[in-house]
Amino acid sequence: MTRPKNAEQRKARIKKILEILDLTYPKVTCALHHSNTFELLVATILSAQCTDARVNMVTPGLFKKYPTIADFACADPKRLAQDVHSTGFYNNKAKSIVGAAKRILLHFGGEVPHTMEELLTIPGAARKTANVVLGTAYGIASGVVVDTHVLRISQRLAITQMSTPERVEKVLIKLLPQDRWIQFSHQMIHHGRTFCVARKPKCNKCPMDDLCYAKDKTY
DNA sequence: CTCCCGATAT
DNA sequence: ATATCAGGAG
Repeated sequence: MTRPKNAEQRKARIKKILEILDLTYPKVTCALHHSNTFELLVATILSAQCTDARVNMVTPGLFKKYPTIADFACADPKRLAQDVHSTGFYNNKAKSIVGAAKRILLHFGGEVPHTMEELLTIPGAARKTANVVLGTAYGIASGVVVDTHVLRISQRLAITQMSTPERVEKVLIKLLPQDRWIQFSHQMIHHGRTFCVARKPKCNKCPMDDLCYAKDKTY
């Protein structure tokens, strides 16, 4: 498998990748359990450097204990930290969640904002989290979610060799039609959790093995 | 750049 | 023992 050299080859490659993703994962969506937009924001903040499976073990009890945004805003960060302890980075995450709840109540009328610019002012939310919330909750394609999975798979598939999430997102935004940004993100993340895992990728079962530059390589 | 950090697979 | 997990802030 040779690396794509020009824009034309990249686009042709992306087209095939999209076809396979749609055939393999026709109906994937956000795997983080939530029943409203604020819960999605909390779950996404908790998902930093943590598996979605672990987040989904914590959130049911958490949302029962803190049913409203006001409950999170009034929470004692120390106590909240204990409630989210198993997701790691618990002090930072608890502080972010309390700060996010306060800011949404005070500055956004109790509603999670609908724009990237506004979401970026919320503690614990940067581009990745904002893209998840806007795309999943509001159906707004503000960008492509570039997490550790999307970054890794983009490199393995030789979509780009860029090493930072920001640069990879710029490349993907240029290559993908906007109406596919959200679905592509969820499909890639699902693929990264199931086949194209970091350590021992299941290349022999991968639906995109013919397109992969990194097939049977471990790096 | 460093720090935050527990749970899990290898 | 070590790498990795739906990152973000200082």
